[in-house]
Amino acid sequence: MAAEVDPAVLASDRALLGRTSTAERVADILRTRIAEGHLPPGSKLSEDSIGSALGISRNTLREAFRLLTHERLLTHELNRGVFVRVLAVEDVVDIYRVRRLIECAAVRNLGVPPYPLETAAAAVAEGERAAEQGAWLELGTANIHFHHAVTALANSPRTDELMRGVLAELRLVFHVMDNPRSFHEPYLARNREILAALEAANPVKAELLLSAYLDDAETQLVQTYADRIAKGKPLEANR
Amino acid sequence: MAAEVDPAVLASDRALLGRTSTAERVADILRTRIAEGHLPPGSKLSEDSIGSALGISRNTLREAFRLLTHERLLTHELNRGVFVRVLAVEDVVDIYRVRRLIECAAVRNLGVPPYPLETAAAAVAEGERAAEQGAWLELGTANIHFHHAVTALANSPRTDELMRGVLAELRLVFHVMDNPRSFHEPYLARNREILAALEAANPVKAELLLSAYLDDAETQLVQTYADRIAKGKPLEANR
DNA sequence: CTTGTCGGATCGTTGAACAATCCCCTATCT
DNA sequence: AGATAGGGGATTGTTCAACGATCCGACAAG
Repeated sequence: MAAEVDPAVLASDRALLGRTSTAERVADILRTRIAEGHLPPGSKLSEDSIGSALGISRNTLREAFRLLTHERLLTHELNRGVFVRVLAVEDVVDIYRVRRLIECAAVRNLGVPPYPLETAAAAVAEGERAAEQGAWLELGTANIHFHHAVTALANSPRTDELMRGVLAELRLVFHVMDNPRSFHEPYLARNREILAALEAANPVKAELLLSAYLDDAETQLVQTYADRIAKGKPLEANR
Repeated sequence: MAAEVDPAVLASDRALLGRTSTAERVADILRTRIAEGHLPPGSKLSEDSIGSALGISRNTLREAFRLLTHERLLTHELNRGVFVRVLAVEDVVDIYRVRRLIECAAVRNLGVPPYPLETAAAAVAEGERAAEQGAWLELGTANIHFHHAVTALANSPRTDELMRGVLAELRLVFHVMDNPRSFHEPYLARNREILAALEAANPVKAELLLSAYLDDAETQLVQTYADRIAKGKPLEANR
C-alpha cells in the first residue's frame, strides 16, 4: 500500500518556486509604479533617492534598472542617469503598426472554432464595469487586457511578451494625456463588437473590425499626442 | 566666405556617438561569442572566471548579464549562476509559430510595389557564395539575414527587434546540431524563390512559398532537435 | 542504494572609495 | 543682451572588499 503524498508538502514547494532576487523584485516594483503613472514619463530615477527610498544598495538598484531597460520603460543615458521613457510620435506609430500586424494576424490565423474567448470576454466585462463607474483609467486598463487577450489567441509566449511590452509602452503615452475618457470610452463598444464576431466564429469580420479600430485609435492618439509633445508637457517632470 | 568645417572634428564627434558603458560592451562581447557558438548552450558563465578573463569587476559583469537575460540568450538561476540557454522543443515550435505569424504578415501587408529588396537579395547572394565554398555555418547565417530582411519589410523597429531575438535563439538551436549542411543547404534555393516572387511583385505567391518553407524547416528541425535533446547532448557542457 | 553532514565554492548584496562626467551657477567678454 | 569659460558640487560608472546565504560535491553511515 503506497503512502499518499501530503498536499501540504507540495504547497510549501510552490512557495519556493517563486523565489526571486532583490533586483528582480525591485524591477517589479518600479514596473508597477511606472504602469500606474506614479513615475511619469521624463522622470529621473536617481540611484541615490530611489535606493534610499527602497532601502537597497546602489549596485542592486543598477541591476534592477538594467532589467527594465529592455522593456523600453526606462532609458539609460550614460553618465546622466536613468529616466522613465518619453515616447516619440514615431514610437506611437510603430506601436500601432505592430499591433495591427500581430493582433490581426492572430485573429486571421484562428483555426477551427470554438475559440478560447474567456479572457477576452472577461476583459470586456471589466471595461463595462469600469465605464459604469466612470473609472476611465481602469477602462483603459481593461481595453489593454482585451487586446492582450486577442494576441494571446495566437498561443505564442513570444508574441505575448512582445505585446505586453508594446501595451506597457502605450500606457506611458496615455499617462501623458488629459481626458482619459475620450481615449477609452469610444473603444469599449468596439471591443464588444470584435468579441461578438469572434464568438460568432467569424474571424474575417473580427479582423475587419479590429483593423478599423486600430486605424481610428491610432489617428486619434497620434494627433493628440503630437500636439501634446509639441507643447513640451512630458519634459517638465524632474528634468 | 564661410570657413570649411574640418572633417577631423566630425570624426572626433563620431567617436563620442559610440560611447557605451563597460557593462554594455561586455554584453556585446558575450552576445557575439554566444552567437558564434563559442559558448555553447548549457555553458555556465561563472562571475569569477568571466570577470577575470575580461578584467572587469563582478558588479559590472552582473549588470551585463542582466542586459542579456531579456534576450533569452542567458538564463539566470538564483544562487546557481548564469547559463547559456538550452532551448526546449516547445521553444523551437514557438519560434516557428512567431516566424510564420510575423514573416507571413510582413509579406502579406506589402503595399504597392516596388518593394525595397536590396538587403534580402544581398543575403541570398551571401548564402550562394557560402554554399559554393562549402561554408555551411555561414550559409546558416546568410539564411538568417534573409529572413530578417523579410521581416524588415514591415518597417517596424519593434518587430525587427523581436525577430532579431527569435533568430538569435534559433542560432542556439543550430549550435547543438551536427551536420549544418542538411539544415541550411536545402533552404537556399527556396529563399531564392521567395525573393523572385517578391521581385515579381507577387506577395501572395511569396507568402505561400514562405509558409511552406517555415513548415518544412520546422518539421525537420523539431524532429532532429527532439532526438538530440533526448540524447542529452546539450546538457553535457560545463554543468 | 539512500540519506545526512561538512567544507568549499559561488552567488547576492552591501557599502566604501575613487575617477569621470555632467550640470548649474557665476563671472567675464563681446 | 547673449555667448563663453571656469569652478564646484552632485551624480554616475566602476572597482574592491566583505559577509551571509545557498548550492554542490565529496564522504561517511545505514
